[in-house]
Amino acid sequence: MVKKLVPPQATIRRLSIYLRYLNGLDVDGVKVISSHDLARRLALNPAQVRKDLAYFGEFGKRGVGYSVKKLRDHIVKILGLQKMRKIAIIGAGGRLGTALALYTGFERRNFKVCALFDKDPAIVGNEVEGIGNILSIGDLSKVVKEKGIEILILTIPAAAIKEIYDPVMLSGVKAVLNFAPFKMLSTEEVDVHNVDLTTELESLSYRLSLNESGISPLDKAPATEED
Amino acid sequence: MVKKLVPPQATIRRLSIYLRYLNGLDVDGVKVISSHDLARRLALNPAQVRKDLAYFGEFGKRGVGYSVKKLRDHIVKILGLQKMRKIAIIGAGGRLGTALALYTGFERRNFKVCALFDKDPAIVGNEVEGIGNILSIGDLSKVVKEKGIEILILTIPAAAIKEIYDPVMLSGVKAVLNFAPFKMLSTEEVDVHNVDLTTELESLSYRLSLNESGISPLDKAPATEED
DNA sequence: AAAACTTTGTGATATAATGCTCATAGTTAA
DNA sequence: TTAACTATGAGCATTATATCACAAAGTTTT
Repeated sequence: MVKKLVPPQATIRRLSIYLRYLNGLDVDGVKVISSHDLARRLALNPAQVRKDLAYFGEFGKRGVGYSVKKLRDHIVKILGLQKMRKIAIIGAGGRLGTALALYTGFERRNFKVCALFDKDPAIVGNEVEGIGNILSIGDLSKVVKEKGIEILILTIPAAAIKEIYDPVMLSGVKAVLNFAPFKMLSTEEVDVHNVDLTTELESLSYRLSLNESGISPLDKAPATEED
Repeated sequence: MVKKLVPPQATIRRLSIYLRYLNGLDVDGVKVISSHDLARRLALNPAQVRKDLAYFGEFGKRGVGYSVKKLRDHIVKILGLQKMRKIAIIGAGGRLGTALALYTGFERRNFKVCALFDKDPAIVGNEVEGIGNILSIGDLSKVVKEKGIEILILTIPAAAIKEIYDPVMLSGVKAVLNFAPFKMLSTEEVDVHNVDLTTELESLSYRLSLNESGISPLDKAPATEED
């Protein structure tokens, strides 16, 4: 217990996956799970599961495994999910923005959509059930401060970036989840994470065309699943 | 020019990003770009850009850089985007499904939404403008074959997985883009890629709480910790 | 046409992530 | 209470990915 280096980003993402699976186990009344079972279910290596967890402490019991409830609570703490995170959506008038604004799954994980913004004056002022009126980008900075919003979700079209970029980066928000089709860079102040639907489809396309040319994209054994 | 190993998945994803940026450059009338400029714009290392491209051939000209048009065309070929890919959406009645069904950006990149499915009998038969009626999951396999659909996008709620899994995996489709909040595993026949919105938010949350505890997520300093 | 630049492509090197192995701690059964 | 199991945690090996650094190729300047 001396070193404990910075965990890889991949570890953090897996923790989130573990967490969801543990929640399911808890609902099903499962009390304890081993790294082996967890790994098998998620198509990972058991050693990797243990290593992921060991970055943050010793949560397991030798000869037994991990307590589902305890491990879940630890991961909640590690990911900072015990505290509710307020988010706002920019581009709330668009289809993706609307879908995310009305998605109920976030609250279950302790994220709350507190405000909606759009640059289109035609829809500013429209009420969205359960959240409030769509606000103008001009009020972004003010509202972020007033409401204590920590995360912005961007669902704007590519063309809108020019006028949105500065207001977003200067809004006082700490993190941005960007769905817009351009890469936004993180700065000292704002941690940007880009999710690009087109890129996801295009990687699939690459693998499809590999197959077409007769080369398997999966050079490793396929992930098998039973249960 | 002897070895040419399998390019990492990360390279493929970056190619997609390069492609979009190159399209923008072309529209702006830029003829040539160097790895250095490309890298700077996308916050990457120039050597990485060159290596990414070198996996697939020698596209650059020393002392000059890369021809924007030529490089773009090469990447289109590498990613298999010259051929139109037909996709279908399962869970078309949900908000995310609807948003994706009506999203016009896919066609611009040569993906076409050709069919919509939902398990809810109440909405099966409803017409969606520009695509057609919402179909029953029971017809999935038939329609996939008839229309030559290659990719399925899953936007179903977690609870629906039990009844959707087998029909999807046996539909004859080659790839799945799964937005549902559970991890689906790839098989020999079906290449699954999972995109998990909650995981994205939770990684951001982790980094927010790192900041709160005074440690920068960008630091490389070891984080010693006990419990 | 030679010298001074520029930029690619790649071998060598560094860093990071994953997987293997086993001593150790804990449990269960006799 | 001892022996046979089980599963963690951690050191080490391996693999994968990213970066450095430079020779080779091409361009521009003098």
